[in-house]
Amino acid sequence: MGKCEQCIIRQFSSLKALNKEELLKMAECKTSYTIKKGEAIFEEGEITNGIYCVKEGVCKLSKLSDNGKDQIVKLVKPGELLGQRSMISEEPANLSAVALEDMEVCFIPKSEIMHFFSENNQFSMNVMRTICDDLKEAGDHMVNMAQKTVRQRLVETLLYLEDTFGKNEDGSLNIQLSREELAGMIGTATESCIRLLSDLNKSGYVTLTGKKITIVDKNKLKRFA
Amino acid sequence: MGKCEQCIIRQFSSLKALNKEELLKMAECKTSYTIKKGEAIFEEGEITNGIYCVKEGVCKLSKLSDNGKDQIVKLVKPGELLGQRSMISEEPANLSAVALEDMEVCFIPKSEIMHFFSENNQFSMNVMRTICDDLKEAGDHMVNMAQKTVRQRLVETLLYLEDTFGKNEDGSLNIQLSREELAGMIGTATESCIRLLSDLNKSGYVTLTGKKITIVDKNKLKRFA
DNA sequence: AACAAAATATGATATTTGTCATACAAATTT
DNA sequence: AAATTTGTATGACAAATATCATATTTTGTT
Repeated sequence: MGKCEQCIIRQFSSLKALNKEELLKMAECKTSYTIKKGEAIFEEGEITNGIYCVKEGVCKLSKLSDNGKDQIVKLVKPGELLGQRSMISEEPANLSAVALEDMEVCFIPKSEIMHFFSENNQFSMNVMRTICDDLKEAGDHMVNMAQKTVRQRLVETLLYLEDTFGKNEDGSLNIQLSREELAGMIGTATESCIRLLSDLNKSGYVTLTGKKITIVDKNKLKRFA
Repeated sequence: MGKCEQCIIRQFSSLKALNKEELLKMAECKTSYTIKKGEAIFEEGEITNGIYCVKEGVCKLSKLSDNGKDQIVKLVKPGELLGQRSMISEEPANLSAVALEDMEVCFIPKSEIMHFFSENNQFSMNVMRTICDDLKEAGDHMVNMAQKTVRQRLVETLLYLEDTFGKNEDGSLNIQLSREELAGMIGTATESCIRLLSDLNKSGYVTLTGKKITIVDKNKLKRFA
């Protein structure tokens, strides 16, 4: 069993407020999981009864819409917590969490977290602040979905992906998303996403090599959006 | 100065967790405001330094998009708190709050709320749960914006408005929204909104009398969406 | 009551986006 | 290596939506 005390990633999440004693207690009741790319950590409607701390790898949080398409609501990276929302609301998960890369996550049972809530005020405030940040993001995202064109959303998403997940040595986006997933992020049909990418390629804003996407000139692309 | 102890509306918000002593303290430092229809409680970018408790009247939370249109993110009704998000994140308001009806609100300074956070765990949990509910709503809303047609969103919004704010004796929607505001809720051009309403009218789903909108058959409309 | 201003309505048209069909490429399996 | 499946790309077309112009109605003001 890994020691939470020595886990670096913890420092980047709300869990950084926990003291030595609390970390020891957490190490005892946590469960570590390895998730392969494509596997789900939890699915929409599932009761999770705890939260996951992402130690390694990125996952998508998505929701299946009535029209059969999977809308990606958020990407979650190492250091972030998963499933806080439904745990606090005492509801089944509203979103599915599926690994985009091989992942390592730790599950911490609800009872433990609730105990921290009542004993450690700083921890509560950290969690609250994280959820507030998510809420702001969600609001902004919503406005973009409602008011911007698919092209604008595509461009902004590409810039976001480079900023957030960085690029490979060849300059291409580090994070591996299929065209379908990219379409699911920007809220459009897969074909439309492919077509617009193709346009951006022809206009010299991006380069497409296989499924790799490279932003040629970030600032030029930013101005375009 | 009104007594918070005797305020009924408080019972419907997170504030219901406060004890007698806390309520007396709050009554001393709160400020009551009357807001006329159309006036702002706060605007995007403003620093609020506290939260508002809505005692009477409904307001819209909206954000100005780059294209110059105002997207309505949420409607807030009596019993709800306003400005919690930015207060907790310690950021300027991300959204503007503008009264759709004459309102009565009470302002509670940040220092007071932060004190409740540290002393009253039930209150903290209530606030956290409210924000979590908002986050779920925002996610669902986002998926709808991204995946549903304008027509579907209009129909669902009309049903939501009737369910949430009720109807007048004549059966029309109680809440008074201009066509522009309704368009701002569903995320479309005002003309498109008017046109689709007109279609719904011609097809017998709704009746339009001046700016009043009446849903003829709720279930029929629901099936249509 | 008369006027001005704002909101609602509708037509014409352009643009955006989705859908279906099909081709091509890449990855995976046999 | 061949075959199958899956993902990417593109064309043709239809549908949805935005935009601009212009009535018409309603509301507020003098």
